Amino acid sequence: MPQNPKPPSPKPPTPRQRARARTIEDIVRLGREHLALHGAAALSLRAVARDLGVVSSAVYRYVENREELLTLLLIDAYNELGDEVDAAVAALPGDDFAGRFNALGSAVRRWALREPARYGLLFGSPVPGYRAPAERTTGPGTRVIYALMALLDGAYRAGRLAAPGGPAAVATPLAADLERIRAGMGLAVPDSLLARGAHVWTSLFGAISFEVFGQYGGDTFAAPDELFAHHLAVLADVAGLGPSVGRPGGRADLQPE
Amino acid sequence: MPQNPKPPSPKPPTPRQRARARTIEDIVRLGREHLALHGAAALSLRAVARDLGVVSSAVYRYVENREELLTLLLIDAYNELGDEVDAAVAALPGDDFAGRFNALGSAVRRWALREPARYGLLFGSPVPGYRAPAERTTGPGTRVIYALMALLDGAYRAGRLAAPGGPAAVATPLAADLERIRAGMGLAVPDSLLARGAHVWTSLFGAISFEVFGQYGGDTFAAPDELFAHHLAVLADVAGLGPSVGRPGGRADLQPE
DNA sequence: AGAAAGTCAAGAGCGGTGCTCACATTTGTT
DNA sequence: AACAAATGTGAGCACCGCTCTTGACTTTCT
Repeated sequence: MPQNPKPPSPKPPTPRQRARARTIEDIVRLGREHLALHGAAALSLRAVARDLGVVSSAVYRYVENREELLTLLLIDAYNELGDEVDAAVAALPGDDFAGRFNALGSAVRRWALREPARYGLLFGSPVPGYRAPAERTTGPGTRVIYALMALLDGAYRAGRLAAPGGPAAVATPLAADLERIRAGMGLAVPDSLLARGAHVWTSLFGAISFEVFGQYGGDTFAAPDELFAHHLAVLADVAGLGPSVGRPGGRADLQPE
Repeated sequence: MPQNPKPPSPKPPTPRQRARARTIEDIVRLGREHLALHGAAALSLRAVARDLGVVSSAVYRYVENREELLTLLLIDAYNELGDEVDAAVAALPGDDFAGRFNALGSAVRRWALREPARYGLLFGSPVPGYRAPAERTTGPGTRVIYALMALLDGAYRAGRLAAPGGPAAVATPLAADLERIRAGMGLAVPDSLLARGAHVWTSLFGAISFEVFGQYGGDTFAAPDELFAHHLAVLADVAGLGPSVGRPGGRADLQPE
């Protein structure tokens, strides 16, 4: 495949390279539109080629195959979500941990409701024959959980994370996993709070997936905003950022060791 | 479409009707195998016809179209999941509410891990062009949440459900939704606990979806069983069935009004 | 018994898909 | 101007969902 001209090219891009990059951008843009309109499984290279004003086989000069385009769209969506989450979190003061947690969850939900098909590509059932290449997608794909964990870790370091009220013990094989994650992400939170973070993470996406995928059942909830706000409030409490933290009579703060 | 012979047919089925029913059963069975092997989006009527030893157009005598087969498989999967959940819950004494909650969650997870593609059809991203007919799928589709709510309601009526520790207030428009649900399901639990139930419901499926869909990222968790056990323990606590209920020094039980 | 009605499998065909390949054309560089 | 790389073309293969006509068979009614 001669599409990759030179691996290390310090020189300025030739016009041809510029045109090629533009075409690939156009393909991704058109693919994103098709994806948003008709879903991942209905994404068709032929349709993209038609919109591009080119014969179907021509797009294979720029994109290896359908899977490759899916991968590009996957990375694109992960990064857009990550950007919006980061922006929403950064819009609040660094010591407003509960506010930032709310902003994070609300940003994910907002993006998911705005881009349901792309959200489905990221967090829904996997596309049948498709396996995401880990070396290209784990980076963008871990931005949200990374932001969440950094948030909880910051609260912990600031002594603003409450000790879990419920089950705190963590099984030994799980503790090994958590230790690996803690080391990989450079965190300081103890096992119980780290496990709480993982729980909050999956619960958040569970609530959003139910809403985006219509799993609640049509018209059972006329007030989805309030329902999600409730979810977030419960999760903040589970994470240790709840309303009782720092309030008189609330749970005792947990001091970093 | 003359395939439905007579709406009210008190007579014994003719041989023809029996053969027809058998063929439809075979189609559903083959479809279930294809679905489990290759996923919902890759389900092909032509492939089913091949396995049935018949030309592709012949299956349209028995199944309206691809969507119809998907609907049959959807109902089939919902019922299999519902059966297994009911059996797992019923295997424990009626007053072991925490045990039954654990059994419910574990049964869902077990089925999901055994049948990932069918789980994806039920709880994953919706199939692009497909819209499930509510009048045929809501019944089987609500069995699990119904079992969960009945479980929590039973615990509440028995005075074994703890008051929520965190945010208890429920926004007014959400309260209207909850009242409708409570009436529709014949429950007695107050708003705060009902909202907790909904939260637990979505969180449970969030954790399972992450595991089934490989959203955790390949090899981050070597001990998925322990991780899920932790999820369940947290959820039991959130629901009010936690370890502190009924124990000395634990949270006060909430008495039904 | 024979005709009418109902049922069913087969095959051709339409438009769509992913993807490959030989060929023609354009383009940048020497 | 000449060359080679990059790009676009169109035909073609195998697959898909779905429709329609045709012929054969079975059941039912007269």
